[in-house]
Amino acid sequence: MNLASPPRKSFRETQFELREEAILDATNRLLGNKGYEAMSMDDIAAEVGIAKGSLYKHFESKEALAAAVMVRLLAQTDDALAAVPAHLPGIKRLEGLLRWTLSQRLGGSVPHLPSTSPSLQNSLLANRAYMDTLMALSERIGELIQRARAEGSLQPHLRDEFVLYTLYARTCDPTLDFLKASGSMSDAEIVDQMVSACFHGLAAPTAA
Amino acid sequence: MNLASPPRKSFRETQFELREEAILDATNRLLGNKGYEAMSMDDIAAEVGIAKGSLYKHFESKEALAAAVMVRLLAQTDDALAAVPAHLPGIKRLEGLLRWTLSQRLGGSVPHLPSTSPSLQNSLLANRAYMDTLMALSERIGELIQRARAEGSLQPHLRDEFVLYTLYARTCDPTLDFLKASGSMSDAEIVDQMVSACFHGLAAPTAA
DNA sequence: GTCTATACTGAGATAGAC
DNA sequence: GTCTATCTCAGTATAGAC
Repeated sequence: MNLASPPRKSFRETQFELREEAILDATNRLLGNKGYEAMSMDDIAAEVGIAKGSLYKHFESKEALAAAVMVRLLAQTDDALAAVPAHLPGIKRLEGLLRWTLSQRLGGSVPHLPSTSPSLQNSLLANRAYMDTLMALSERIGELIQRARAEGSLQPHLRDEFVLYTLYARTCDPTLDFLKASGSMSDAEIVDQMVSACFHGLAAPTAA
Repeated sequence: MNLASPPRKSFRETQFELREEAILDATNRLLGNKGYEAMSMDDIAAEVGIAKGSLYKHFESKEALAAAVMVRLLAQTDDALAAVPAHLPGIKRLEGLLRWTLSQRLGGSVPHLPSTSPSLQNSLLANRAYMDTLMALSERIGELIQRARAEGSLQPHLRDEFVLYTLYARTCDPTLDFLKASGSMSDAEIVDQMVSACFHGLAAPTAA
Protein backbone atom coordinates (compact mmCIF):
# COMPACT_ATOMS: atom_id res chain seq x y z
CA MET A 1 0.00 0.00 0.00
CA ASN A 2 2.31 2.65 1.31
CA LEU A 3 5.36 2.67 -0.93
CA ALA A 4 6.72 6.03 0.18
CA SER A 5 8.35 4.95 3.41
CA PRO A 6 10.94 7.26 4.94
CA PRO A 7 14.53 6.04 4.71
CA ARG A 8 15.39 5.52 8.39
CA LYS A 9 13.80 5.12 11.74
CA SER A 10 15.30 5.33 15.16
CA PHE A 11 14.94 2.47 17.61
CA ARG A 12 12.53 4.49 19.68
CA GLU A 13 10.35 5.21 16.70
CA THR A 14 10.29 1.56 15.77
CA GLN A 15 9.33 0.57 19.28
CA PHE A 16 6.61 3.15 19.27
CA GLU A 17 5.14 1.85 16.05
CA LEU A 18 5.36 -1.73 17.18
CA ARG A 19 3.41 -0.85 20.29
CA GLU A 20 0.89 0.98 18.21
CA GLU A 21 0.43 -2.11 16.07
CA ALA A 22 -0.03 -4.13 19.25
CA ILE A 23 -2.70 -1.72 20.40
CA LEU A 24 -4.50 -1.99 17.07
CA ASP A 25 -4.30 -5.78 17.17
CA ALA A 26 -5.69 -5.94 20.69
CA THR A 27 -8.47 -3.50 19.85
CA ASN A 28 -9.32 -5.47 16.75
CA ARG A 29 -9.68 -8.65 18.77
CA LEU A 30 -11.77 -7.00 21.46
CA LEU A 31 -13.99 -5.28 18.92
CA GLY A 32 -14.53 -8.60 17.21
CA ASN A 33 -15.36 -10.42 20.42
CA LYS A 34 -17.14 -7.93 22.66
CA GLY A 35 -18.24 -5.15 20.37
CA TYR A 36 -17.57 -1.45 20.67
CA GLU A 37 -19.64 -0.45 23.68
CA ALA A 38 -18.73 -3.45 25.78
CA MET A 39 -15.04 -2.90 25.13
CA SER A 40 -13.56 -0.49 27.67
CA MET A 41 -10.27 1.34 27.44
CA ASP A 42 -9.27 -0.63 30.54
CA ASP A 43 -9.86 -3.83 28.60
CA ILE A 44 -7.60 -2.68 25.82
CA ALA A 45 -4.87 -1.53 28.18
CA ALA A 46 -4.99 -4.84 30.01
CA GLU A 47 -4.88 -6.81 26.76
CA VAL A 48 -1.86 -4.87 25.53
CA GLY A 49 -0.25 -4.85 28.95
CA ILE A 50 0.12 -1.10 29.37
CA ALA A 51 -1.58 1.56 31.45
CA LYS A 52 -4.79 3.08 30.28
CA GLY A 53 -3.33 6.57 30.30
CA SER A 54 -0.67 5.49 27.84
CA LEU A 55 -3.30 4.63 25.27
CA TYR A 56 -4.12 8.30 25.01
CA LYS A 57 -0.56 9.11 23.95
CA HIS A 58 -1.23 7.01 20.87
CA PHE A 59 -4.88 7.73 20.17
CA GLU A 60 -6.80 10.71 21.34
CA SER A 61 -10.02 8.89 22.09
CA LYS A 62 -11.75 5.56 22.02
CA GLU A 63 -13.50 6.56 18.84
CA ALA A 64 -10.24 7.51 17.14
CA LEU A 65 -8.71 4.20 18.14
CA ALA A 66 -11.62 2.22 16.77
CA ALA A 67 -11.51 4.27 13.59
CA ALA A 68 -7.81 3.49 13.16
CA VAL A 69 -8.60 -0.20 13.45
CA MET A 70 -11.29 0.06 10.82
CA VAL A 71 -9.08 2.03 8.46
CA ARG A 72 -6.34 -0.56 8.74
CA LEU A 73 -8.83 -3.37 8.12
CA LEU A 74 -10.25 -1.67 5.04
CA ALA A 75 -6.75 -1.11 3.69
CA GLN A 76 -5.92 -4.77 4.24
CA THR A 77 -9.12 -5.69 2.46
CA ASP A 78 -8.11 -3.53 -0.44
CA ASP A 79 -4.81 -5.40 -0.58
CA ALA A 80 -6.61 -8.72 -0.45
CA LEU A 81 -8.80 -7.59 -3.30
CA ALA A 82 -5.76 -6.66 -5.34
CA ALA A 83 -4.30 -10.08 -4.62
CA VAL A 84 -7.21 -11.94 -6.19
CA PRO A 85 -6.09 -13.16 -9.64
CA ALA A 86 -7.22 -10.57 -12.17
CA HIS A 87 -7.85 -13.04 -14.95
CA LEU A 88 -10.82 -14.57 -13.13
CA PRO A 89 -14.34 -13.55 -14.07
CA GLY A 90 -15.81 -10.77 -11.97
CA ILE A 91 -18.17 -12.95 -10.00
CA LYS A 92 -15.35 -15.29 -9.00
CA ARG A 93 -13.28 -12.39 -7.77
CA LEU A 94 -16.19 -11.15 -5.69
CA GLU A 95 -16.50 -14.63 -4.29
CA GLY A 96 -12.81 -14.68 -3.42
CA LEU A 97 -13.10 -11.37 -1.65
CA LEU A 98 -16.07 -12.60 0.37
CA ARG A 99 -14.18 -15.73 1.34
CA TRP A 100 -11.28 -13.66 2.57
CA THR A 101 -13.42 -11.31 4.64
CA LEU A 102 -15.43 -14.15 6.18
CA SER A 103 -12.24 -15.96 7.14
CA GLN A 104 -10.95 -12.83 8.80
CA ARG A 105 -14.16 -12.45 10.73
CA LEU A 106 -14.20 -16.05 11.89
CA GLY A 107 -10.61 -15.59 12.98
CA GLY A 108 -11.79 -13.01 15.48
CA SER A 109 -11.46 -9.78 13.57
CA VAL A 110 -13.90 -6.94 13.74
CA PRO A 111 -16.64 -6.93 11.07
CA HIS A 112 -16.07 -4.61 8.14
CA LEU A 113 -19.29 -2.81 8.81
CA PRO A 114 -19.68 -1.35 12.29
CA SER A 115 -23.36 -2.20 12.24
CA THR A 116 -23.13 -3.69 15.69
CA SER A 117 -22.74 -0.23 17.15
CA PRO A 118 -24.81 2.72 16.03
CA SER A 119 -22.65 5.11 18.05
CA LEU A 120 -19.44 3.88 16.43
CA GLN A 121 -21.14 4.00 13.09
CA ASN A 122 -21.98 7.65 13.56
CA SER A 123 -18.51 8.61 14.64
CA LEU A 124 -17.04 6.78 11.66
CA LEU A 125 -19.31 8.57 9.25
CA ALA A 126 -17.70 11.79 10.47
CA ASN A 127 -14.18 10.42 10.18
CA ARG A 128 -12.38 11.59 7.07
CA ALA A 129 -9.73 8.87 6.86
CA TYR A 130 -12.30 6.15 7.34
CA MET A 131 -14.69 7.52 4.76
CA ASP A 132 -11.93 8.00 2.21
CA THR A 133 -10.70 4.45 2.63
CA LEU A 134 -14.21 3.07 2.53
CA MET A 135 -15.01 5.01 -0.63
CA ALA A 136 -11.87 3.83 -2.36
CA LEU A 137 -12.61 0.20 -1.51
CA SER A 138 -16.25 0.52 -2.51
CA GLU A 139 -15.12 2.01 -5.80
CA ARG A 140 -13.04 -1.05 -6.57
CA ILE A 141 -15.72 -3.46 -5.54
CA GLY A 142 -18.20 -1.47 -7.58
CA GLU A 143 -16.06 -1.96 -10.64
CA LEU A 144 -16.04 -5.70 -10.04
CA ILE A 145 -19.79 -5.70 -9.69
CA GLN A 146 -20.19 -3.92 -13.00
CA ARG A 147 -17.80 -6.32 -14.64
CA ALA A 148 -19.73 -9.27 -13.28
CA ARG A 149 -22.93 -7.67 -14.49
CA ALA A 150 -21.48 -7.12 -17.95
CA GLU A 151 -20.53 -10.76 -17.98
CA GLY A 152 -24.12 -11.66 -17.22
CA SER A 153 -23.34 -13.38 -13.94
CA LEU A 154 -25.49 -11.26 -11.64
CA GLN A 155 -29.25 -11.34 -11.23
CA PRO A 156 -30.30 -8.53 -13.57
CA HIS A 157 -33.00 -7.12 -11.29
CA LEU A 158 -30.70 -6.59 -8.28
CA ARG A 159 -29.29 -3.09 -8.07
CA ASP A 160 -25.57 -2.43 -7.85
CA GLU A 161 -25.82 -0.77 -4.47
CA PHE A 162 -27.89 -3.64 -3.17
CA VAL A 163 -25.18 -6.09 -4.23
CA LEU A 164 -22.44 -3.95 -2.71
CA TYR A 165 -24.15 -3.53 0.65
CA THR A 166 -25.06 -7.19 0.73
CA LEU A 167 -21.43 -8.20 0.34
CA TYR A 168 -20.34 -5.83 3.08
CA ALA A 169 -23.15 -7.02 5.30
CA ARG A 170 -22.07 -10.64 5.12
CA THR A 171 -19.01 -9.80 7.23
CA CYS A 172 -21.19 -8.78 10.16
CA ASP A 173 -23.81 -11.46 9.69
CA PRO A 174 -24.67 -12.87 13.11
CA THR A 175 -25.21 -16.22 11.43
CA LEU A 176 -21.44 -16.57 11.58
CA ASP A 177 -21.35 -16.13 15.34
CA PHE A 178 -24.25 -18.42 16.01
CA LEU A 179 -22.85 -21.21 13.87
CA LYS A 180 -19.42 -20.81 15.39
CA ALA A 181 -20.92 -20.84 18.88
CA SER A 182 -22.97 -23.94 18.15
CA GLY A 183 -19.74 -25.72 17.28
CA SER A 184 -21.36 -28.13 14.86
CA MET A 185 -19.61 -26.78 11.78
CA SER A 186 -15.98 -26.08 11.00
CA ASP A 187 -14.91 -22.61 10.00
CA ALA A 188 -14.31 -23.80 6.46
CA GLU A 189 -17.78 -25.27 6.22
CA ILE A 190 -19.34 -22.10 7.58
CA VAL A 191 -17.54 -20.05 4.96
CA ASP A 192 -18.59 -22.45 2.21
CA GLN A 193 -22.25 -22.31 3.17
CA MET A 194 -22.24 -18.53 3.55
CA VAL A 195 -20.64 -17.99 0.18
CA SER A 196 -22.94 -20.48 -1.45
CA ALA A 197 -26.07 -19.00 0.10
CA CYS A 198 -24.97 -15.48 -0.71
CA PHE A 199 -24.44 -16.12 -4.38
CA HIS A 200 -26.89 -18.94 -5.07
CA GLY A 201 -29.53 -18.57 -2.38
CA LEU A 202 -31.24 -20.88 0.06
CA ALA A 203 -33.67 -22.28 -2.49
CA ALA A 204 -32.84 -25.13 -4.82
CA PRO A 205 -32.73 -24.06 -8.45
CA THR A 206 -36.00 -24.78 -10.16
CA ALA A 207 -36.01 -26.33 -13.58
CA ALA A 208 -37.49 -23.30 -15.29
CA MET B 1 -52.09 -16.34 21.39
CA ASN B 2 -53.36 -15.84 24.90
CA LEU B 3 -56.84 -17.28 25.00
CA ALA B 4 -57.16 -17.45 28.77
CA SER B 5 -57.99 -13.82 29.42
CA PRO B 6 -59.64 -13.00 32.73
CA PRO B 7 -63.30 -11.99 32.49
CA ARG B 8 -63.19 -8.40 33.77
CA LYS B 9 -60.78 -5.54 34.20
CA SER B 10 -61.16 -2.35 36.10
CA PHE B 11 -60.64 0.99 34.47
CA ARG B 12 -57.39 1.45 36.33
CA GLU B 13 -56.10 -1.91 35.19
CA THR B 14 -56.96 -1.10 31.62
CA GLN B 15 -55.19 2.25 31.84
CA PHE B 16 -52.19 0.56 33.33
CA GLU B 17 -51.98 -1.94 30.53
CA LEU B 18 -52.46 0.69 27.88
CA ARG B 19 -49.56 2.63 29.32
CA GLU B 20 -47.50 -0.49 29.42
CA GLU B 21 -48.22 -1.06 25.74
CA ALA B 22 -47.22 2.52 25.05
CA ILE B 23 -43.93 1.94 26.87
CA LEU B 24 -43.29 -1.19 24.85
CA ASP B 25 -44.10 0.61 21.61
CA ALA B 26 -41.78 3.50 22.41
CA THR B 27 -38.99 1.16 23.45
CA ASN B 28 -39.46 -0.85 20.29
CA ARG B 29 -39.06 2.26 18.17
CA LEU B 30 -36.02 3.48 20.06
CA LEU B 31 -34.39 0.07 19.98
CA GLY B 32 -34.94 -0.05 16.25
CA ASN B 33 -33.54 3.42 15.66
CA LYS B 34 -30.77 3.91 18.20
CA GLY B 35 -29.92 0.47 19.45
CA TYR B 36 -29.85 -0.81 22.99
CA GLU B 37 -26.83 0.99 24.48
CA ALA B 38 -27.59 4.34 22.93
CA MET B 39 -31.14 4.21 24.20
CA SER B 40 -31.37 5.64 27.70
CA MET B 41 -34.23 5.30 30.13
CA ASP B 42 -34.58 9.07 29.85
CA ASP B 43 -35.16 8.67 26.13
CA ILE B 44 -37.91 6.16 26.73
CA ALA B 45 -39.57 8.25 29.41
CA ALA B 46 -39.47 11.30 27.15
CA GLU B 47 -40.89 9.35 24.23
CA VAL B 48 -43.76 7.99 26.31
CA GLY B 49 -44.28 11.28 28.08
CA ILE B 50 -43.87 10.05 31.66
CA ALA B 51 -41.21 10.37 34.31
CA LYS B 52 -38.24 8.08 34.28
CA GLY B 53 -38.97 6.82 37.76
CA SER B 54 -42.38 5.61 36.63
CA LEU B 55 -40.83 3.26 34.15
CA TYR B 56 -39.50 1.25 37.03
CA LYS B 57 -43.01 0.66 38.34
CA HIS B 58 -43.66 -1.24 35.12
CA PHE B 59 -40.34 -2.89 34.46
CA GLU B 60 -37.69 -3.56 37.01
CA SER B 61 -34.74 -2.73 34.77
CA LYS B 62 -33.71 -1.64 31.33
CA GLU B 63 -32.83 -5.20 30.46
CA ALA B 64 -36.22 -6.48 31.58
CA LEU B 65 -37.93 -3.83 29.49
CA ALA B 66 -35.95 -4.71 26.40
CA ALA B 67 -36.64 -8.37 27.00
CA ALA B 68 -40.37 -7.68 27.21
CA VAL B 69 -40.19 -5.93 23.86
CA MET B 70 -38.40 -8.86 22.29
CA VAL B 71 -40.83 -11.37 23.75
CA ARG B 72 -43.76 -9.45 22.39
CA LEU B 73 -42.14 -9.22 18.97
CA LEU B 74 -41.42 -12.93 18.86
CA ALA B 75 -44.98 -13.68 19.87
CA GLN B 76 -46.27 -11.41 17.11
CA THR B 77 -43.99 -13.17 14.68
CA ASP B 78 -45.41 -16.48 15.78
CA ASP B 79 -48.87 -15.11 15.08
CA ALA B 80 -47.77 -13.86 11.67
CA LEU B 81 -46.37 -17.28 10.92
CA ALA B 82 -49.63 -18.90 11.87
CA ALA B 83 -51.45 -16.46 9.59
CA VAL B 84 -49.55 -17.57 6.49
CA PRO B 85 -51.86 -19.84 4.47
CA ALA B 86 -51.07 -23.42 5.43
CA HIS B 87 -51.79 -24.86 2.01
CA LEU B 88 -48.75 -23.13 0.48
CA PRO B 89 -45.54 -25.09 -0.04
CA GLY B 90 -43.00 -24.76 2.76
CA ILE B 91 -40.64 -22.52 0.89
CA LYS B 92 -43.41 -20.05 0.08
CA ARG B 93 -44.43 -19.90 3.71
CA LEU B 94 -40.85 -19.18 4.72
CA GLU B 95 -40.80 -16.46 2.12
CA GLY B 96 -43.99 -14.98 3.48
CA LEU B 97 -42.57 -14.97 6.97
CA LEU B 98 -39.43 -13.21 5.81
CA ARG B 99 -41.49 -10.60 4.01
CA TRP B 100 -43.43 -9.89 7.15
CA THR B 101 -40.36 -9.55 9.36
CA LEU B 102 -38.57 -7.32 6.85
CA SER B 103 -41.57 -5.06 6.61
CA GLN B 104 -41.71 -4.78 10.37
CA ARG B 105 -38.04 -3.89 10.48
CA LEU B 106 -38.34 -1.25 7.77
CA GLY B 107 -41.27 0.18 9.68
CA GLY B 108 -38.90 0.98 12.53
CA SER B 109 -39.20 -2.08 14.70
CA VAL B 110 -36.32 -3.67 16.54
CA PRO B 111 -34.57 -6.53 14.71
CA HIS B 112 -35.58 -10.02 15.79
CA LEU B 113 -32.02 -10.87 16.67
CA PRO B 114 -30.37 -8.56 19.20
CA SER B 115 -27.10 -8.92 17.35
CA THR B 116 -26.55 -5.19 17.46
CA SER B 117 -25.85 -5.39 21.15
CA PRO B 118 -23.71 -8.09 22.70
CA SER B 119 -24.71 -6.98 26.19
CA LEU B 120 -28.41 -7.22 25.44
CA GLN B 121 -27.81 -10.52 23.75
CA ASN B 122 -26.21 -11.90 26.90
CA SER B 123 -28.98 -10.72 29.16
CA LEU B 124 -31.58 -12.23 26.85
CA LEU B 125 -29.83 -15.57 26.84
CA ALA B 126 -30.39 -15.62 30.58
CA ASN B 127 -34.03 -14.59 30.28
CA ARG B 128 -36.41 -17.48 30.64
CA ALA B 129 -39.43 -15.96 28.94
CA TYR B 130 -37.38 -14.80 25.99
CA MET B 131 -35.65 -18.11 25.49
CA ASP B 132 -38.91 -20.05 25.75
CA THR B 133 -40.59 -17.86 23.16
CA LEU B 134 -37.58 -17.98 20.88
CA MET B 135 -37.40 -21.75 21.13
CA ALA B 136 -41.08 -22.14 20.36
CA LEU B 137 -40.81 -19.93 17.30
CA SER B 138 -37.65 -21.64 16.12
CA GLU B 139 -39.40 -24.95 16.51
CA ARG B 140 -42.16 -23.86 14.15
CA ILE B 141 -39.79 -22.40 11.62
CA GLY B 142 -37.70 -25.54 11.86
CA GLU B 143 -40.74 -27.59 10.89
CA LEU B 144 -41.28 -25.39 7.86
CA ILE B 145 -37.65 -25.81 6.88
CA GLN B 146 -37.94 -29.56 7.06
CA ARG B 147 -41.11 -29.47 5.05
CA ALA B 148 -39.46 -27.32 2.40
CA ARG B 149 -36.55 -29.70 2.38
CA ALA B 150 -38.80 -32.70 1.96
CA GLU B 151 -40.40 -30.91 -0.95
CA GLY B 152 -36.99 -30.51 -2.50
CA SER B 153 -37.07 -26.74 -2.54
CA LEU B 154 -33.96 -26.08 -0.45
CA GLN B 155 -30.34 -26.40 -1.47
CA PRO B 156 -29.51 -29.91 -0.21
CA HIS B 157 -26.05 -29.05 1.08
CA LEU B 158 -27.19 -26.22 3.39
CA ARG B 159 -27.78 -27.32 6.95
CA ASP B 160 -31.07 -26.75 8.72
CA GLU B 161 -29.50 -24.58 11.38
CA PHE B 162 -27.74 -22.54 8.75
CA VAL B 163 -31.05 -21.86 7.01
CA LEU B 164 -32.76 -20.98 10.29
CA TYR B 165 -30.07 -18.55 11.43
CA THR B 166 -29.88 -17.01 7.98
CA LEU B 167 -33.58 -16.23 8.03
CA TYR B 168 -33.34 -14.69 11.50
CA ALA B 169 -30.26 -12.74 10.47
CA ARG B 170 -32.00 -11.06 7.55
CA THR B 171 -34.06 -9.03 10.00
CA CYS B 172 -30.96 -7.33 11.37
CA ASP B 173 -29.15 -7.04 8.06
CA PRO B 174 -27.59 -3.57 7.86
CA THR B 175 -28.23 -3.64 4.14
CA LEU B 176 -31.78 -2.65 5.03
CA ASP B 177 -30.65 0.46 6.89
CA PHE B 178 -28.18 1.54 4.25
CA LEU B 179 -30.67 1.16 1.43
CA LYS B 180 -33.35 2.95 3.38
CA ALA B 181 -30.90 5.74 4.24
CA SER B 182 -29.78 6.09 0.64
CA GLY B 183 -33.39 6.75 -0.28
CA SER B 184 -33.07 5.40 -3.78
CA MET B 185 -35.37 2.45 -3.27
CA SER B 186 -38.87 2.15 -1.87
CA ASP B 187 -39.51 -0.09 1.10
CA ALA B 188 -41.35 -2.53 -1.12
CA GLU B 189 -38.46 -2.73 -3.54
CA ILE B 190 -35.99 -3.27 -0.71
CA VAL B 191 -38.08 -6.13 0.61
CA ASP B 192 -38.37 -7.65 -2.85
CA GLN B 193 -34.64 -7.58 -3.45
CA MET B 194 -33.81 -8.92 -0.01
CA VAL B 195 -36.24 -11.82 -0.34
CA SER B 196 -35.03 -12.56 -3.84
CA ALA B 197 -31.36 -12.46 -2.88
CA CYS B 198 -31.98 -14.53 0.22
CA PHE B 199 -33.70 -17.38 -1.60
CA HIS B 200 -32.14 -17.18 -5.06
CA GLY B 201 -28.80 -15.49 -4.49
CA LEU B 202 -26.91 -12.65 -6.10
CA ALA B 203 -25.67 -14.70 -9.02
CA ALA B 204 -27.68 -15.31 -12.14
CA PRO B 205 -28.67 -18.95 -12.53
CA THR B 206 -26.25 -20.75 -14.80
CA ALA B 207 -27.59 -23.01 -17.48
CA ALA B 208 -26.16 -26.16 -15.93
C1' DG C 1 -48.56 5.06 40.56
C1' DT C 2 -46.61 9.25 39.27
C1' DC C 3 -43.68 12.85 40.08
C1' DT C 4 -38.93 15.35 41.46
C1' DA C 5 -34.63 14.86 43.32
C1' DT C 6 -30.72 12.13 44.33
C1' DA C 7 -27.47 8.26 45.14
C1' DC C 8 -24.31 5.22 42.89
C1' DT C 9 -21.45 3.25 39.41
C1' DG C 10 -18.79 2.43 35.29
C1' DA C 11 -15.99 4.30 32.04
C1' DG C 12 -13.79 7.98 29.11
C1' DA C 13 -10.47 11.24 29.64
C1' DT C 14 -6.78 14.07 32.09
C1' DA C 15 -2.98 15.65 35.58
C1' DG C 16 1.31 15.32 37.32
C1' DA C 17 5.27 12.62 39.06
C1' DC C 18 9.07 10.05 37.16
C1' DG D 1 6.04 8.10 27.13
C1' DT D 2 4.56 5.50 30.87
C1' DC D 3 2.74 5.18 35.15
C1' DT D 4 -0.85 6.08 39.22
C1' DA D 5 -4.41 8.75 40.79
C1' DT D 6 -8.18 11.60 39.85
C1' DC D 7 -11.79 14.21 37.49
C1' DT D 8 -16.19 14.28 35.20
C1' DC D 9 -20.20 12.90 33.33
C1' DA D 10 -23.81 10.03 31.59
C1' DG D 11 -27.03 6.88 32.82
C1' DT D 12 -29.25 3.21 35.80
C1' DA D 13 -31.72 2.82 39.64
C1' DT D 14 -33.91 4.39 44.07
C1' DA D 15 -36.11 7.52 47.81
C1' DG D 16 -39.65 10.11 49.36
C1' DA D 17 -43.41 13.51 48.76
C1' DC D 18 -48.09 13.65 46.99
